[in-house]
Amino acid sequence: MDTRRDIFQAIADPTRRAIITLIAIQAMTPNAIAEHFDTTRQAVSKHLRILTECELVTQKQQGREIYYQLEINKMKEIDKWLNQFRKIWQTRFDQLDEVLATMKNKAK
Amino acid sequence: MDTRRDIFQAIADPTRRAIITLIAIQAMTPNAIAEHFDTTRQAVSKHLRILTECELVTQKQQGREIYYQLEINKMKEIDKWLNQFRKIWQTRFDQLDEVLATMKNKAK
DNA sequence: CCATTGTGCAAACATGTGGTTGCAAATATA
DNA sequence: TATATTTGCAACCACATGTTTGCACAATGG
Repeated sequence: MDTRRDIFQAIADPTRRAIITLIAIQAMTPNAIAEHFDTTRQAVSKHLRILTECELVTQKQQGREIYYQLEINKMKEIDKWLNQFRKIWQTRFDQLDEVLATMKNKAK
Repeated sequence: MDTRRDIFQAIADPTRRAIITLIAIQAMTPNAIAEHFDTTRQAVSKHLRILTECELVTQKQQGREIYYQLEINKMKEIDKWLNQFRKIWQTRFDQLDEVLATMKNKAK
């Protein structure tokens, strides 16, 4: 429980990914979020804690309600990690282009 | 162990992410991979099994050696999942642009 | 043929994870 | 003030996870 949180571990759970998608559009309270799932409010609350710990989600108190909001910029970290592979699949695509071009030339 | 594998769960483990990065450049044998980490070959082997189960990695037998290779196309699934959020952070950026434009006009 | 090398698989273990139940604190409402 | 609502936190539980150790099997080399 006291483990240092990590964004990749946070999105590993399908329920948490669903929560992320849900509150991406608009901030929601734990109760409202829990209504969308087949678990208890406390379970959702735990997920929100994990998401908050790795700063994927922020809270906004409004009276006795707490609205949870997706920190969209944090999602870019995943995108950033993907960049190294994006370079590779781009290169492979270029290589394929080259192969196709060579084949075309040979066909002439 | 017989759990249905999921790409998001696969990349949740930091060692597995490191393995992915390592073999992204070129295919490697389990022994060669294990040399890069502070664990046993068997632990790496288990990680490779998980990565194979969710089709992030493929094997290529060569004599008694088995080369593990990253299935780069599978990585695009993460990219695809990110797309929904990319739209949002693009929109927010556009909205910011609009705000800035309005401020500029008012300054005139 | 026999020893070595590269590998996967199974068992055992400590720890992490997601879930539930129960309770306490704070805010809103009568 | 008394009650209801919204929420977080702690304890507990079954199960998943990552690691190690030990073993089996196939391919290579003497």
